[in-house]
Amino acid sequence: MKTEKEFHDFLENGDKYYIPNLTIDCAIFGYHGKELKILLAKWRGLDGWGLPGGFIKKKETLSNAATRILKEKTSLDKLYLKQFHVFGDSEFRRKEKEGLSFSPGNNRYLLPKNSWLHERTISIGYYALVEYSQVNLMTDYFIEELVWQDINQVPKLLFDHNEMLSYALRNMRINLYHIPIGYNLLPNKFTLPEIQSLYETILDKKLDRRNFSKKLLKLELIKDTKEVKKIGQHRSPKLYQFDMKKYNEALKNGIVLAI
Amino acid sequence: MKTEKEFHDFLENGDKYYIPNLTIDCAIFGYHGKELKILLAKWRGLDGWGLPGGFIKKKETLSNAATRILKEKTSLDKLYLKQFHVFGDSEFRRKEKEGLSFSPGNNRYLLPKNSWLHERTISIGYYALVEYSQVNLMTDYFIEELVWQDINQVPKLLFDHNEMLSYALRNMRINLYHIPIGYNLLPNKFTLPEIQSLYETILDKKLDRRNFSKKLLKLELIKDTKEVKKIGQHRSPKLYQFDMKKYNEALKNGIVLAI
DNA sequence: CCAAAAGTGTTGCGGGTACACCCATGG
DNA sequence: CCATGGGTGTACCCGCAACACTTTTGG
Repeated sequence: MKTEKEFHDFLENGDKYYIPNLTIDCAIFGYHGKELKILLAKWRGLDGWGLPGGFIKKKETLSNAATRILKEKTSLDKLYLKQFHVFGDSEFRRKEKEGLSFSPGNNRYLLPKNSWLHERTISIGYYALVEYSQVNLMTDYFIEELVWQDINQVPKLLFDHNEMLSYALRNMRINLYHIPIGYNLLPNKFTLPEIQSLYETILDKKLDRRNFSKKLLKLELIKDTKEVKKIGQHRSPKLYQFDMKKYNEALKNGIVLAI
Repeated sequence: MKTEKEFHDFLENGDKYYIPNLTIDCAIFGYHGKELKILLAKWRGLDGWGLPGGFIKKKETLSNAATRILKEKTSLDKLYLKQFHVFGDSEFRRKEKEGLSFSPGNNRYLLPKNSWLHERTISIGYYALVEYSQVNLMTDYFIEELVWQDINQVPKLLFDHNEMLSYALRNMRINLYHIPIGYNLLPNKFTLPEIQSLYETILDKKLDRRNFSKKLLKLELIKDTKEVKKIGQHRSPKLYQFDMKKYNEALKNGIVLAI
């Protein structure tokens, strides 16, 4: 959605290209500075923050749609994406909208009463894990601004997006014990303290160093690179990286991580 | 969908009452004769079996829609229902359909080329656990026949319904360890051997009697009724029933069942 | 030499698994 | 009294949690 022409075409004829009534919203998690971050989008004209989202093209698979929407916002195509829930029950999702308006540039654009965008939407929630440092945030005609927000400082969001986020987070935390994470959240090479800190941040609890390393290494998902990381006036921790063969097997077959 | 008038109205104007492009399909599990059963529907005119399903009304919540669809087929409203996945990626779900026809009674009805029913549909999968003996199967203008099929003898189904069923089953088996089941699958009063057999059937493996009873009783979800069940020429097993207060708490908060 | 962080091994306890004997019932 | 299934207790073992000392580094 780069030009004003595209934008107006979308408002007027979007229902020819996209499936109406159905959207995808993404809870995009990143990790930085020992904080778990969520990507929030400020919608033009709506004067509020929400999760990034979009419509599904008429002939597109759901996974492609979710990947596309994410790529539009973050420029990433290497990420972990998972469908976690469909939202169609809340007050907001049961009724049609009215008087929606958008403000591309500085022009306020009020949607006509019978616009396809006023119809009720049911939203498929996906969550994504992405590598913070690789993300290149990109706004467009709908999204005025994108920011990474600490998961503990999320404001009141538009629509039912707070509920979505809370579902996403709960789901992600449960999945943590059954699928490997980290490949999409950490730099290529990382230390044990770093990955431990990632788990601690996501789970919001302290873990025992010795037990954590034993358990993680037993899974054999990461391997010693024989390099170390200089961290100044302290002992240099070893650098590890994921064994992609085993990591992908683990993604497929699941793991049991008892931390 | 009881009368022919309703039926034709649905074919022609359904998109005024229902959200197009989006359906709900239900994997309905029942338990009988030590077999896990799945409810299959024979669709008129399509000459094949599939999972029961339906459309969502324009102003209806998803859960209401799923409950309604189930009630139409089974007359039940007391059941466990869980959303497990959205299907929109398979070959079948990416393209529009063509030449759909239905055969209510003995009249073949070929849908017009531009019918709303020819559009691509994305389907939300729900699975349900129901008490076999309470079910009253009800056919209609679309469903010619409904049968309970042993889970191990499911034929090739229409569309992507085999894939759906396999997802539902996997999901249900995983959930087994985290949410209580049985209330919707067993008669009101049941014996320990009966509920053990239920778990064995669903998980498709033998469990140790002594350990099973210890673990289950420790959860305190079931209580002794002080009655016994006569089973003929053998010792009469005790009858238990669910403690609904604790059962509902467990539904909300989850359990850890290590069997 | 010191402060701060990383690396590593051992022990004890609890829970899960494996296992066997007695009891009730009806024929 | 016998065949069949139901009910129950114990011992062992493994795995998790708890825990402390040594090593490295740069200032």
